[in-house]
Amino acid sequence: MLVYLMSTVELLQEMYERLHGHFGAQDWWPGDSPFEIMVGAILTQNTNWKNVERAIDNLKRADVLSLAAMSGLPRDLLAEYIRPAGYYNIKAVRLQNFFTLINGHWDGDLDFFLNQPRDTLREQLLSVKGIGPETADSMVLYAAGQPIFVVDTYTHRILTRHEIIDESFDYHAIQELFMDNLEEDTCLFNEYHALIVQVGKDFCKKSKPACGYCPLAGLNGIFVV
DNA sequence: CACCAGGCAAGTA
DNA sequence: TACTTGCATGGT
Repeated sequence: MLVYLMSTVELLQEMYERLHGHFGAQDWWPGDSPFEIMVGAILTQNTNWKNVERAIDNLKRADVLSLAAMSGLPRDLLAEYIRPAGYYNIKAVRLQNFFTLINGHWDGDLDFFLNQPRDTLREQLLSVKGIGPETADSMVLYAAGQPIFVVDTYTHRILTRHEIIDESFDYHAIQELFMDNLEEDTCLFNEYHALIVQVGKDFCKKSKPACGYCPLAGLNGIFVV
C-alpha cells in the first residue's frame, strides 16, 4: 500500500481551500480607514472584537477618531472612551506611544508612514512600546495593505493540534512556514488569517477541542478528538 | 461560578 | 533563557 504525504505547500493550500470553501470570503479588516484599523489593532489585544467595536463607537460619537484629535486627548479621557475594550489604562498609553511615533517622526502623515518599504515599516511599529509582532503585522497587512502573514494564538493552536508543527514553534517560525510556502499575496494573507480566526472561534477553542464537524477534520491525516 | 477573547511587557529564577 | 504575572471589560 502506498501512503502519500502532502508537501507543506499542498497542506497549506488544502487548508486554505477548505476554510474558504466552508466560510467564504471574510472581507477583513472591519474599519473605515487605515487609522481606524490601526487603533483597532491595539484595542483588540487579548480582547473580544465586540468590545473593541464599543470602544471605537465611543470615539466616533465623540468625533475624535482621527490622529489629530486623539493625539490631543488627555490620557484619562482617552482611557474613558476605550474602557469597553478592557486594559484601558495600558491601551491608552500604547495608543499615545503610537501617536508619538507618527507625529514625531512623520509629522502626522499616516499615508507616507504606511507607504514605507514593508520591513522598515514593521521595524518602526515594533519599536513602539505596546506594539508587538501580531499588532505590527496586523497594521502592515490590514492598514498598509502590504503582504505579511499575521500569526495569532489560533494559528499556533490549530497547527499544533493537527501536528503540522510542534509546540516549540514561535511567532517568527510560524510566520516563516506560511510565507515560505505560499505566494506573497496581500489578498491571500488577508483572507487566510481571517479564516483561521473564524475556524478558531467556531471549532478550536482552548478548552473545547471538538473538531468533529470542523472543516479541517482529517487535515494532515490527523482527526482531532 | 469559571473561563475566554484577533497580546504585550515586566518581573523572577 | 524560560516561565509567570498584571492588565480589565463583557460574553457564554
